[in-house]
Amino acid sequence: MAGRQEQRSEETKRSILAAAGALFAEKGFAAVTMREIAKRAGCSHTAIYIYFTDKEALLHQLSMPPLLQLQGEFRHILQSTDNPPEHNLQEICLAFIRFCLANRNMHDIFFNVGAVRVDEAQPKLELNKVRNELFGMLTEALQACLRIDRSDERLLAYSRIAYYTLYGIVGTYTHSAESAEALLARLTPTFRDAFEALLIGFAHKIKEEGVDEK
Amino acid sequence: MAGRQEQRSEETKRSILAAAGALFAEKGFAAVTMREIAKRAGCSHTAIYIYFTDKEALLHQLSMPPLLQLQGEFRHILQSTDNPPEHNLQEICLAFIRFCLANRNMHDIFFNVGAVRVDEAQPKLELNKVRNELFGMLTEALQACLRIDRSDERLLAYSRIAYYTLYGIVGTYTHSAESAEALLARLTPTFRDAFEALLIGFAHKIKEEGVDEK
Amino acid sequence: MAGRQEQRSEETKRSILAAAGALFAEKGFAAVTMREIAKRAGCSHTAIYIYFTDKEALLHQLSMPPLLQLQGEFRHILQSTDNPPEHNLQEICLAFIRFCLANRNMHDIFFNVGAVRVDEAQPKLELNKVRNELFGMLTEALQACLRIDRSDERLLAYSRIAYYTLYGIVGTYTHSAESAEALLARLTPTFRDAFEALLIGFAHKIKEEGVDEK
Amino acid sequence: MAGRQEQRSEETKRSILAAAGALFAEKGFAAVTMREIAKRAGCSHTAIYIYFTDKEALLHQLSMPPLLQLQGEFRHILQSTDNPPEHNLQEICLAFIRFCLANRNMHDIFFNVGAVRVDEAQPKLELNKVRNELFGMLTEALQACLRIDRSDERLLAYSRIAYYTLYGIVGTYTHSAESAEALLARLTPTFRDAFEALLIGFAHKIKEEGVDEK
DNA sequence: AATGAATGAGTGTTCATTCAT
DNA sequence: GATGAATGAACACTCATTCAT
Repeated sequence: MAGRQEQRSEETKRSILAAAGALFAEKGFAAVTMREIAKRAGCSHTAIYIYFTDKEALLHQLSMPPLLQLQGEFRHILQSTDNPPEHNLQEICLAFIRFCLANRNMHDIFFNVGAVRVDEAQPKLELNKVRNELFGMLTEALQACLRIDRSDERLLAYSRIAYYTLYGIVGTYTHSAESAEALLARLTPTFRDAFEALLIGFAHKIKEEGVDEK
Repeated sequence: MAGRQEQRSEETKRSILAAAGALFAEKGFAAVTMREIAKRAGCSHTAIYIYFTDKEALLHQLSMPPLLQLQGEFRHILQSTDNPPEHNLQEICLAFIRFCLANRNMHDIFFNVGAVRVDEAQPKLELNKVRNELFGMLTEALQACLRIDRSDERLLAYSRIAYYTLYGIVGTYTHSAESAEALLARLTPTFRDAFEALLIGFAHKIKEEGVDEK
Repeated sequence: MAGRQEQRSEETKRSILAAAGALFAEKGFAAVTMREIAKRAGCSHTAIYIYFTDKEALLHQLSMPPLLQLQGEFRHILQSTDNPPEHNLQEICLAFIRFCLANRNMHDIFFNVGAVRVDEAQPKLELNKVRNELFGMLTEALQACLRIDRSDERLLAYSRIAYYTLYGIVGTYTHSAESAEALLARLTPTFRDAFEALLIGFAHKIKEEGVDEK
Repeated sequence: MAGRQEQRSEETKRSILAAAGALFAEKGFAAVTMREIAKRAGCSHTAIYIYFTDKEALLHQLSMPPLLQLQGEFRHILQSTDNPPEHNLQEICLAFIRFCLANRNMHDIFFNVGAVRVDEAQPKLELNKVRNELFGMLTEALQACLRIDRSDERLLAYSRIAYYTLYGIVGTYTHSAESAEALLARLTPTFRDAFEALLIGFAHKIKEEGVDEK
């Protein structure tokens, strides 16, 4: 089975996706034209419509896999028991930042919900699901550090805060002209400082307040 | 003597600004067309050009005043000596959040510098100027809390971190369906926690590391 | 009579015409906007429509006077008996060139009949009348040199030839970036050569062929 | 095997060129809109952009080939040694006139350099190159008649004069309603007279003045 | 007489998309 | 399965012109 034609077809589809992904990341969704994608993919622009109904379809098909990959990275870090939990939290945060800066404007797709049409609920839901799962894993890593109960509402609040900081870092540098590498080389210490300070502050507040009495 | 014509003219201008503001907030600067603005403002698209030289002029007139107002609020808080510096920092951060959530997605205009073309320096410069001043005032408030030298490079790093958190908070809820009031009522404690934790963490790290020896 | 208002009105009309004339000459008819004319004339752009139905009406009212002035110059030269007829011919030709180069793009109006709408016969006729009269005066000057009968058909042919050369000179330099003065300073000897050579050639051919026997 | 589609494509391109050529000739380059061209060509205005990158590209493709053909004719005449040089000069001049009258108002494109924007150098340069080459060939033909040195500055002046006359003839009749054939039939003797007279005059002046002593 | 406000038609150009082949 | 040809809608922006005042 898997006839030769089928194979070639699959290949074309992949090259289109690859081209679109690279271009979206380089210039942002709106600034990329179908003809550009086709040229980079090595096919005619009409061929794209054989595999994808829409320019937006490309975007959708393109946004899930990276998110899932990031999820995999998170899982891998979480499962490691070689290091103290504080180290794992740092690694998760840095993985997230690294990932978003590498995939640049793909950031808009992950987070600017407004960019994706509101009227189509399904893809948004799927995105939100992964998003929430990522958030859940961040919470998990934080819980391992703070050693408070999963139901302690401070865990949610502190996770949110960590999330804000991540979102802020990524948002600040997503549109920067500097390369991901340059940014990371320059600012990684600051990013580490951020989460270290947060962790110290969270721990301090918990010690002071005592066990959640709720 | 206000002149009925003058009055009508002023009204038209205002309705154009209002329409543009609402649309920019809803869909982002680039995605809004002049004709759309005109339709919502109840005039022809050419009428816009009577009052504003450019689409970018609209953006500019729309984004500067609120930014300047925010700057005024910051200044007012900073000058107050009735409260401990930690309180002032919290107030500045909350003022910023409140403000951004009230002016909602104008957020894109303030922070997504990438939206404004890179090749035209002027409007970007002016926006950036105010942006930098706001950041400077945040740094000032932070310095008052941490009592470290203005040239201590940790001050810059920690200011950045605070900025990330602010940006992240605003970004997270900018596209939310909840009203500014509802969000603030629900999350203000978390926002306070965030900056309190950061401050504790920063202070702890400074005490531990000692005076900047650089 | 001649009420004060009437006077002011006349003045405004004149300033509009002056402004339009200057601008048409500087930039060409199409490249000039009504608002530009109004600004230079010191009135609102709507005021222009009080005196002139159209942008084209401006053009029409503007093109006759200079032509008539040129006609006056021609007449003056022709009436002079202080100089040999060859000198007068040269003067007429140079006056024509000087005039066209000074009024630059007004040239399009005089000669590019196609520029002026074909459907309005009247103004074209008027223009053509003056045009023909100018040509008649050129013929007269030539006749004085060649001393052939007015009905000798060679006179018509030779006049045409002189006209071609004039038209060619003017056309060649009308769109040049050089100023009228610079062009005249640089090329007047060549222009003189042209008409001198033509005159010599004409005279030679007439002597050779003898009196027109037709 | 020509491919029916290919054929149709070629046809569309030709019809666009034809329409553009006719319209440019009728109204001048600037006054013609892409939509007008499309309507006359029987296609959508966007189809033009499939075949031509620009409005200027149309102008260019339209004006170069005829100019090059004319250049070929000139070369052919110049190379002939069967006739006296005076005959060759006449032939060149008449070829030029015939050609311009046949290609009618394309005249504006060849000579009204000002019509093409000054800021874009490339197309102007190429046109000017051919233009200058044509002028060079005219000079060559004239040199053969006058037997003066190539560096004699009178050669340049007299070439210019011949060029003016050509330009004037073409300009005078370009907008005429008469057909090229009718005009040529009626006026060829006059045109010949013109260049004969010029040649006589030039030769006379050279004999009189002697060899260029500069 | 004169004006500021306002408009509709139009400019070249781009793009996602469709269709016949 | 894949393509070149073709299109309609849209873009920001300009202009001559009209109208209420």
